[in-house]
Amino acid sequence: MSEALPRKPKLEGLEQKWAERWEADGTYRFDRASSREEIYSIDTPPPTVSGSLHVGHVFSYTHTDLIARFQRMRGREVFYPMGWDDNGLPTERRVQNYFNVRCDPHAQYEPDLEVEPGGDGPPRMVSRPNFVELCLKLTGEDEQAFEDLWRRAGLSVDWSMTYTTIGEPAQRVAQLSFLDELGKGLIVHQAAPTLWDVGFRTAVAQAELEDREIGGAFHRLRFPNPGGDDVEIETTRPELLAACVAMVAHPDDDRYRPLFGQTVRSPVFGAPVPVHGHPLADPEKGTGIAMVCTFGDINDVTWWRELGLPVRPIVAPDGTIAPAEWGSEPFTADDPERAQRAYDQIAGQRIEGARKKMVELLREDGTLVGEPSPIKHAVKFFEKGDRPIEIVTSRQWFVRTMDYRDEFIARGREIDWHPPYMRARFDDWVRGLTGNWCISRQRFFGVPFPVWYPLGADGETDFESPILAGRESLPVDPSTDVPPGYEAGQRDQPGGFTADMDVMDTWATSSLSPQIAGGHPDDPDLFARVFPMDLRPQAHDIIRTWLFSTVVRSHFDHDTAPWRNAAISGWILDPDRKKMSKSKGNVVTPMGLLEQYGSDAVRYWAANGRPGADTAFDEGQMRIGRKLAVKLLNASRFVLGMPATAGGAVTEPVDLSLLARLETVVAAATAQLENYEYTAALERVETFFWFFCDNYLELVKDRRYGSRGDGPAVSADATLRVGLSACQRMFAPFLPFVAEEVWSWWQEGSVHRAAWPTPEEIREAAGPRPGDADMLQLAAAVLREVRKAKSEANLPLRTSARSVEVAASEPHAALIAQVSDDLREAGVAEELRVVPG
RNA sequence: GCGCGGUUAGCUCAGUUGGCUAGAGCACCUGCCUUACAAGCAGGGGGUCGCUGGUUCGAGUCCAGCACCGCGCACCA
Repeated sequence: MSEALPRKPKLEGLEQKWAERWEADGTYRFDRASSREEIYSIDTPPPTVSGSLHVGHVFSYTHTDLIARFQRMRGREVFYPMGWDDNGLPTERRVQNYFNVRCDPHAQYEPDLEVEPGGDGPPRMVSRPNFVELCLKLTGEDEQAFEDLWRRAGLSVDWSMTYTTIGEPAQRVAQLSFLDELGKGLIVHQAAPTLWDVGFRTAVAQAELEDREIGGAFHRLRFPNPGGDDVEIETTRPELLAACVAMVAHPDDDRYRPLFGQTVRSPVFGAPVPVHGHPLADPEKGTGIAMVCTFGDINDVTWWRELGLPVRPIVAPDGTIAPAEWGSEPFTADDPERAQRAYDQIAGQRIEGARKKMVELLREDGTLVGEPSPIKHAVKFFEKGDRPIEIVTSRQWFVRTMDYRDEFIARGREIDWHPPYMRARFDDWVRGLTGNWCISRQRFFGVPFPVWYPLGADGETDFESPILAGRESLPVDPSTDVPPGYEAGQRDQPGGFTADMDVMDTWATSSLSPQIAGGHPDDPDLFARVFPMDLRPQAHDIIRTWLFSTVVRSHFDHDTAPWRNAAISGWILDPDRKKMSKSKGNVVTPMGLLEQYGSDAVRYWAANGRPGADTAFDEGQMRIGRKLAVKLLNASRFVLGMPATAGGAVTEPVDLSLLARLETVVAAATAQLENYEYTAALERVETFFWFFCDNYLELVKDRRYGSRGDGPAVSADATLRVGLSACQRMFAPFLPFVAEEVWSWWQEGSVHRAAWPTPEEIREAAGPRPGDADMLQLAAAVLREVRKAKSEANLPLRTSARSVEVAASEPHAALIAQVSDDLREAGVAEELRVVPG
């Protein structure tokens, strides 16, 4: 039975009431028995569980939910899981701060370790298993808070399918994919110059870099040339002078061409430095000739590789200047002792200190030309780091993306992008890749590589013959599991084995979210029904990371694009049009907004952000959304408050006119939602609904009360109910709580499982004689004029006018005449005449 | 430097293949306790559609150039 009609309906309490009911009834439960054609599958972004969700999350996740709810009402079985991205650096950093601990991978596991939050003093060192336990503990708490928020916001997720990126299934998928790609030669293990964050002491990927403007200075250095003129270069990084292995100028640069093939000396150290020509050198920059250091930036790597230069590394993984021994390769110098004395003064220092010292040494040496001139320049940072990126040679796992860029771009063209122009960002990124995708991180809370290495009799690690875990044993943790063919006691012993201690980058796991969510590889039946997925919703700032990497893995592992559609949401901006900052986002908590305005109202605001468009945070829109929700309550109560005239036929021309208009609204809103234009659809429905309330409803009110007998009353009532039903259903994706409430007053079952209205359905209610959509427009115009006259006379609208005369053209007059009784009653006129004119 | 998006009312934004007097909401002003809703309803004022030129019977819409804002990519000796 439907519920009793409340006397004074309210929004308060609807969220809790219906969230509980939906959970109890399994309203959003995914029915896996459905066929692939019936299923609509969503590759939900697993939010990073490292603190709290902010308003922007509610914004973009609502967009996805709008689509999910629409598709569900269209009859699709919606596969809509939630995932939590709990592995990775953000969690580690949060755990470090929250518990004041650091991970020592060589420490012993303490089974009953209790760590309290907070605590002053130096961080406590804990073993990797203990550290992971703390990560799991904290993310577990966060995940519960996130779920509560999502339920409150009305996401129609099937919570029984929730996954985490550190969970066992995710680890299995990630390790399996790794082994597959390794087997196909798509993943390689290489010692190579790698982007390196000295703060976190880990390799990072190109996709995780960002530019930041910082202060620096140009230093002009003179390189003595025993065989000719000295050479001057400009550099912002004089502390790398000891790592200088060459100089390069453009091959066509006449100023430097005579030097090619000569060897100059580095100042202070007196190291021989050959001069080369290379087209990457820009005659316009600095003095037109550059020093090549191993390694100052990506250009250095290119020159080093293409010119076959030696590596003279001086930056240690922790960002200090490493010790070096001059007089032995590759640290050669004319006077090794002098070089060593100079070097010892910078060794052990951090970059910044070494730079200062180096300038002093250069000044004493007389090879600093003029004074350093301060500049502001953009420098690459790891996006989560706080010191500039260094390039450090280390052994890492790489996915060979460089050789397949054209194929990725082709995959991108198989996807429908919403909005379409977002594909250009994907193309730009793929074309601009400069190196393979480094997926190994020297961190702890992540998916380990399922790899060990044999140790030679001398204890040396044999990286060339990795021992791989068997597929059936996955997931494995090589730091605790023993490789096939070995005993536990052989760990780290000569002739034994050692574990690969790295973990995968978080994107290496989340790039497999469709596979993880879809149950691959353990549940091939489910996977076949949901993959490739219908929709990937996500924000535009992670096109280069999450979107790109998912395309890569799907292409390599399944030879397909991972989804048919990618819906890219914009950002939330402050009212002053700046990107909403973390601090502000924390002041305005999502839960606070949901409580203050109601979830439907916040969703209404979110729905006004079109795909791809950055949207201002606007509480005014939430107030409007709330107003709309209240209106839906009241209008529903009014229409349903009168006894139903069961099976009544729509007979009055003006009623048919309303249905004619409704039919076009349904058709348009449906088409727009099918095309992911939810904002336009909402506006369409909303406009109709206000027209329905302010004009149609007012027009037929008296007739519905029976002013002209039963037949006309029945026609009005039937029309009101058809219109209300359609509006309630079309609002359901946007305002799920209030829509469900008003639906429950007179219908069986959830509105969210009700059929989306169709033009055919409306036409059927109208019967054999279609209405004229213009008629109601004209009637509304007349009504407006009457109201205006009364308003300008400062009269109450219910004041009775003696006579109203409407002048209209012939065809219009005929239409208006058919509404004249309703108009007379609604306009409160004793007489209404329509005259041609 | 290459590319993408934007510029319409005080604010936030619609405006489809070129076509009636350029729209909505908010804000503002005026009026109305009207039996669904005063957290409501009705009415009103408000725009040189960024600039310049072009195509056209007709341009917010199409073309060219420019300016400014935002973003992506690259460069950053």
